[in-house]
Amino acid sequence: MTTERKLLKIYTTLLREYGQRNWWPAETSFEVILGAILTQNVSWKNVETAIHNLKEVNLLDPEKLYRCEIDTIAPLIKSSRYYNQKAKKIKNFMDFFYSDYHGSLEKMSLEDHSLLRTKLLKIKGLGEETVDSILLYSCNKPVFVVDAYTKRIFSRFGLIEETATYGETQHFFIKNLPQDIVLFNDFHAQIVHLGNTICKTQPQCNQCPIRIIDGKLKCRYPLENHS
DNA sequence: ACCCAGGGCGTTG
DNA sequence: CAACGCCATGGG
Repeated sequence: MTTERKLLKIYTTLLREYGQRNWWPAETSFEVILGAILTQNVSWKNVETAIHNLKEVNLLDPEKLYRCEIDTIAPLIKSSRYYNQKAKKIKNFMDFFYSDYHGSLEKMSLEDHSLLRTKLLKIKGLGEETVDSILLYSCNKPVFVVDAYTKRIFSRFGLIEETATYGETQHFFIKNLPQDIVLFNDFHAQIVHLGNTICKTQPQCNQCPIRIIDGKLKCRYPLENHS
């Protein structure tokens, strides 16, 4: 069985088990960016509170957020942990967003995706996962997002090394999957859902619809076309 | 009281 | 390039 078939079988199983996750949880593409920064190393629940607070005072509007002081933002996003740093990160992004794209997500999304990735990575406070989340879920670019769950779960499946870097893990998925943006979108969402529910820290999860038995991949559902 | 959550950066060895 | 410390909330 090729690696590509294994990955698709895993994805098919997750899709059957949990249904389309239709990510990212946000009302606008701009909100996706804020969420991507705010969710760094914190549970999504904490981010929801922060986003809610920003919304209350109309700061989900890019123009207003851009003109806002860091000291105004920080207390509103307190629930997101590391709130002082994150307020700065948001500000750093907004400065870039306005200086390079006049605050237009449409313009930013027209940028060549590998160039945009390079530019976003230069913003202090935005690392690979945050940038790739923005590229995929806000700008609609075909990049595969890797997070702690991805490494944990897929190294447990024996498909990647435990010590695999972000880049190595990402390359593994890109190389072994059809370059389908909808697939990239939902696959990552499924992985997070799996990580959030039954595959937390246990070495073996009894409820998992995907198992490794004698080194072989056993899925609850067969491979099927997802188109 | 503990533990950990959808990271990233700066500093050291 | 590791392996750390730092940031510093909230829910289980």
